[in-house]
Amino acid sequence: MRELEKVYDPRGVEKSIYEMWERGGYFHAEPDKSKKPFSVVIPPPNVTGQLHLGHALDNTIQDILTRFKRMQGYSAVWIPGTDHAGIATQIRVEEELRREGLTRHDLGRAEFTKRVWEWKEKYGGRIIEQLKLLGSSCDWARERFTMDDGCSRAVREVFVSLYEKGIIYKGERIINWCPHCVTALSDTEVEHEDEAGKLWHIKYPILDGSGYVTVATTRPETMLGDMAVAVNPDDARYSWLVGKTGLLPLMDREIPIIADEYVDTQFGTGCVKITPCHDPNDFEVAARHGLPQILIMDDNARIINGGKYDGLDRFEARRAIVGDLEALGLLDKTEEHAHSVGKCYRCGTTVEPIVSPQWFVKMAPLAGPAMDVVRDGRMKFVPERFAKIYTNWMENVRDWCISRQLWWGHQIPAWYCAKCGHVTVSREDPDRCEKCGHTGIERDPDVLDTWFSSALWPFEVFGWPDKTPELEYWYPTMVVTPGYEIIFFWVARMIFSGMEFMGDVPFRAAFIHGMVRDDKGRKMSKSLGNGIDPQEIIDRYGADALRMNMITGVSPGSDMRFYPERCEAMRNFANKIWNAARYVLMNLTDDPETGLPEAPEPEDKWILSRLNSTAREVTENLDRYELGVASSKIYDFIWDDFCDWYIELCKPRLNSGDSPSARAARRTLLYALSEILKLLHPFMPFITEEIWRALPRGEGGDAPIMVQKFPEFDAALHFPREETDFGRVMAAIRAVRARRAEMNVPPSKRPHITIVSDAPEAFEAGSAYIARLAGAGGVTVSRAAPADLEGLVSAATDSARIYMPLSELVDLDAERGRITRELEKARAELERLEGKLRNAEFTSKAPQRVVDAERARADKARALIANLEASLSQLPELF
RNA sequence: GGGAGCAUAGCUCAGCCGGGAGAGCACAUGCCUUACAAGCAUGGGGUCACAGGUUCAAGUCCUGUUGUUCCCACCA
Repeated sequence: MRELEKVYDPRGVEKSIYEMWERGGYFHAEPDKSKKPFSVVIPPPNVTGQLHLGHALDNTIQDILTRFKRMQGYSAVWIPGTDHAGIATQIRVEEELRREGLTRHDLGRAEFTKRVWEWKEKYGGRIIEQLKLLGSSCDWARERFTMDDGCSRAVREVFVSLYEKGIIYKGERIINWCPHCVTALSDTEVEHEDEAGKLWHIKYPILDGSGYVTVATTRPETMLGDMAVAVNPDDARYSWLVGKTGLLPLMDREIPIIADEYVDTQFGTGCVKITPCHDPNDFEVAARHGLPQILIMDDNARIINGGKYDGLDRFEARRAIVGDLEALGLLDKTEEHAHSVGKCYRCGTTVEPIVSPQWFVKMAPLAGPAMDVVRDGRMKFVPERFAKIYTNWMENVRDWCISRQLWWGHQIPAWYCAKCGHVTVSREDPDRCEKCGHTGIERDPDVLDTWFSSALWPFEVFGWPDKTPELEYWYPTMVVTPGYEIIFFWVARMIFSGMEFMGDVPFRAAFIHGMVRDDKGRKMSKSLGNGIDPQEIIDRYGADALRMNMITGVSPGSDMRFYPERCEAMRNFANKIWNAARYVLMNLTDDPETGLPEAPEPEDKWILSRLNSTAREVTENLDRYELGVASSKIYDFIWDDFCDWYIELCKPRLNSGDSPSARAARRTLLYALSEILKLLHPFMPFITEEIWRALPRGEGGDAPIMVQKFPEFDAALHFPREETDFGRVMAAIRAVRARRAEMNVPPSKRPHITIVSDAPEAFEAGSAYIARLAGAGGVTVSRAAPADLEGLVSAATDSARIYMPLSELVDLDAERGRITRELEKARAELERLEGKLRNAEFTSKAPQRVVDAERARADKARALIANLEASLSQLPELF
């Protein structure tokens, strides 16, 4: 047992506790057939990442669940790790090179990737260290990296296997191209933003001189690659045009005028320019009509094959072309037009649809099983509504473009034969073409989408493709906890990968959380400069306060605003518990008794019973992923029931020396405190551990609180009678306090209180602390009202009338008014209840439990009315 | 063009399976009561967006309206 400081200071404490946990190996778990398995895999943060509040939320949730299950006796493992984050990391290192006046091409691929690895070794552990500040109980011995040897082997196996099944293929298709990152992107990596753009109406002359065909476009520069003009076959306005030839201005290229269903007669002019290489729809139309393709932009979105415009940036070309068309009188008109523009999710550059040879994952065969498991409940989304979002996406998903023109990542295991052109895709690096045996083969330079390896995370971290004990024991994982913004990037892809390679879901539940916004509801971002560093919050308020703040009063799946001040409330809560513990400790004897009290007083039973039901409710809430509800219940129980009521009730008893009552109080205090700490531990691990260390050793021995048994409901500790009685006592105390406050009775004035009740036992049992908590000089409990009422002031509850000699402070009319108002309120309440109870439909149809509750409530109201009426009729006698 | 969320006290938000409107902060009043002023006690403050419907009973379920936020989408 140690003395505790008066104010809890999380600094210092948190570090040493975390070290103690790590040193003791308490985070580590092994497959253990004698226990139930619990597993969760971290959404791997980018190695380039800095901890932000989104991580804080995410990891707090995982830590709460893991600690909860660990305390319940599961073999609970939380697998940590980081993601190699292809584009983000490569950009970071390239920036570093630029400062040295170099580009990655100066270094060459091998040297460059070596540089990135060095960078990763140096800075990649930063976010891991930050996760520890939060208290994350990850099994660090099992930490993984999406490009470590094991993950690389898993990625290779998956790629080759899907290639062999024909699910992975290479094709020349329209993809999203980021000219800044100089790579292809998948559909999920493109963010659409509405922009105020323009719709240019351009006249294309008809070759035979019969006039013009006017097309409308938002991207006039793409006309350089036009191969046709299309109209709808049912559009009578233009049927005369079909089959004619147009002359593409500026390029003087003859292009056919074709008919295709794709064209919407309502939009623009009803004539569409067809640019096969730079628009997904046009690409399809061109394919249907066998049109040739001309690529008019290079990797940097500069014009090629565009005559005099060659070398111009696409937006420079747009200006030039519009100007030239205008000069030629071919610009019919320009309209304002709001439309959505695709942006690269990494750099924000407008992406360009471009025809390019890339690798794809065929989604049709994978999507089916991935939707089934959600439909049939093998896997559930929490909150459920995300299932709809997921299914909707999965139903419409297009093939996944997985190749990236980067150097940092898993290089695609495909080799091209210089002689026969055959593609060798292999688990082992080949030295010759598998078809013709030619040794002149060259590896595909591209790497895989970062999300390709994260998709395998829930099984690759357990050693797949090997059949390891870990994989067998912990797969499927219990839950995964991402924000909704990565449902498509990550969750969806884990599900179809898990189904394809493990034949089972990767997790039983996807517990989706919302985004952490600033106090004005804005996204936190570097450009706005409104980001809040969790480390600062931890430093100022403590990790426990931050954790509590992240989950209390937040509904699952919805965004939250972050107010640093709110952490203050949670820091205050930490201090509250700290001081409660301090009080309990300072009242213990040198050789404290532990365990349940042998001869509990009614109030001991009351707090034990309340504790008991709180434990049950909290467990239920946690099992349903209602973390915010669970933490509120613990908060309320600790602050209101334990601190404001129970500790206060104990004070007079503890002052009574070594009486049996004092001994029972000490035991109950210590027992309840221990159980409270265990309940709270998953939420506030540091302070609970720190207090635990100061408590006398009980059954738990010297083990830290994090491996103690989580409290369970115990029928032997359920005391409804005591809960009722104490409800009455508390009501009486509150009534007296309210009267005193109302009349401004100074605390020094301690009037004698007379309590009149039909059930005096409860009040008699606790008259000492009623006196203390209500500020009474003495307490008399009786079944009958005092004989001489003169000079007394009254207060009423539903179980008692209370009299105090304070009449000099009150005026008669005001008193009459007050009682009358209370009476009216009570009568209205009774009337409502009686009406309800008279209603045969209610009494016959409502559940018995509800009817009984309403009857009890009516009885209470009647009793209160009787007490108030008595007070009112006694008024003349009182004064 | 589809889809989803949200609308509850001055502010920020809880409210699970329908059954007496809650918290934190802010505000007012009184208290340094030997655990805690980062505290204690007491109090004021709400047409639960609007309109219908289901039900014995609706903040809660259904429909519609309005406002708002977001997601998805290849109409140039």
